[in-house]
Amino acid sequence: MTDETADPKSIPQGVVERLPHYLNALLHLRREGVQTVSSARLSTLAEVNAAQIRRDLTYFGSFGKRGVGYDVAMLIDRIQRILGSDHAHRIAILGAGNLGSAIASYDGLRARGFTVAGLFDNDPRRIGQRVADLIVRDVRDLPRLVAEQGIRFGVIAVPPESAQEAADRLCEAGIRVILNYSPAYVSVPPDVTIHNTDPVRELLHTLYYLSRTEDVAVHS
Amino acid sequence: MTDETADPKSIPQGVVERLPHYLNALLHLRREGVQTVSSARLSTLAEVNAAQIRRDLTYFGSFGKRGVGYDVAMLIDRIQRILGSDHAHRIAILGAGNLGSAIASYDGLRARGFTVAGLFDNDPRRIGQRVADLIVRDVRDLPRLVAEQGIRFGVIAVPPESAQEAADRLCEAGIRVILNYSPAYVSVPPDVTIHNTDPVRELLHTLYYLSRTEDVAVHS
DNA sequence: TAGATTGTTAATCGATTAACAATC
DNA sequence: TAGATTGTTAATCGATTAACAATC
Repeated sequence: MTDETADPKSIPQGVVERLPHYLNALLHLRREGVQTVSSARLSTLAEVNAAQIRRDLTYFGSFGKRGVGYDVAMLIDRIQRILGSDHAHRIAILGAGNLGSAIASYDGLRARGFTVAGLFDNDPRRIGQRVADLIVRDVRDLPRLVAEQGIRFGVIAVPPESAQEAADRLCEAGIRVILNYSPAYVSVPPDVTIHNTDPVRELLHTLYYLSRTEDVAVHS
Repeated sequence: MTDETADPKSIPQGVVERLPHYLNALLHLRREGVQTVSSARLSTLAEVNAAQIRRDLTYFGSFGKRGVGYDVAMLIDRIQRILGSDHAHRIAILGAGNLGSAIASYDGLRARGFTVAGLFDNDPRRIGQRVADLIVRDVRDLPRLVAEQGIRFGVIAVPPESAQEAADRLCEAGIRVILNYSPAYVSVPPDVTIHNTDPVRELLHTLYYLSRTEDVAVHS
């Protein structure tokens, strides 16, 4: 029963980053009706070395049967528990533009244990509008909702020039973890965790490989 | 002049992943009017060890002045050249829903050397609609546009159930690199590079840290 | 029992960092 | 010259992988 109590400091970041990939692959397998999977099969789906998958899992316990493999449903359950996505986490999204709306209406959220507790904006033209099955709320209601529902998770999906203001609002409201989708630098108090994502940073990284591929194409 | 001709195989992936962060920080500094920056200063902005920044840059050449630091404008230029973002790369986006629209109307794209050559959809209700300064096109026009403009870069921003079809269309049209924003597994011919991103995978990763933080909060 | 596949060790590989001589 | 900061080496650290005994 000490499975999930491993010292977080001792878990390599790479492991934590790969777990969602395993989960993705396992959910896919379950939809296909697969009940048991070997690390080799999982390896091709998740594009991770089979030995590494087994190694990664041992950080949290031993979930497989030698000679048989892993029970898909059981492993899904374990990984979800490790990631904390087994019980619904309520999130607040700031910004009801295209990006915020895309995140709010994304089916995969619910499938992975997230609930959008509120989608907020400060533009009167957007407040009251319907996005997926949500009504856009006034950002001034944020503190109340966070307090009432004990929301700890916030997403910044506003234009870069408003990102710091959005972060301030989230922190004041009592949010514990912020995922920032804007490219702006924002600062938060030390007790708040912030992760920055930028959809285009990803493109730039990919671009590097593109330009190398092109070189090869030109020379061949 | 052999600066950017390093064997791509010899560049650690981590280096390529950090370059866009440096670029982000440098663009920020340039906006602030800063002309020279030390690796120490860059270190705090990009949240990367100063020694590592210097190390990373030496893979491509030596761009700094001892005792002085790096010229901001020059380093921006160098990194852009390394990443291949110094000349406009045209991209085609499949899917004009919220996610596709968010990407298409994202200012940061232009700032980093990307041009959205076309935003495509197969829904007649969306075709012809305006998104940012673009008109949504019929996906059947994709092959023609790709051929005419020599587009090599495609983005999948469609619902997961249509992702494979979108990938097939992009490959047939002659796209070389695909960035897949849907959570679906798609397969492509070996000569096409595909990168998978999923905005929620990022959330899951963050969630792991959240649940640890909560533990601490509970115990303290 | 024979075949399969895990859990785990030990070896390899690569990335990070501290330290400092070079040099602006 | 003195101070600062790079470029680069060498040491450390950590992650990946192959291999195989354990065992289903």
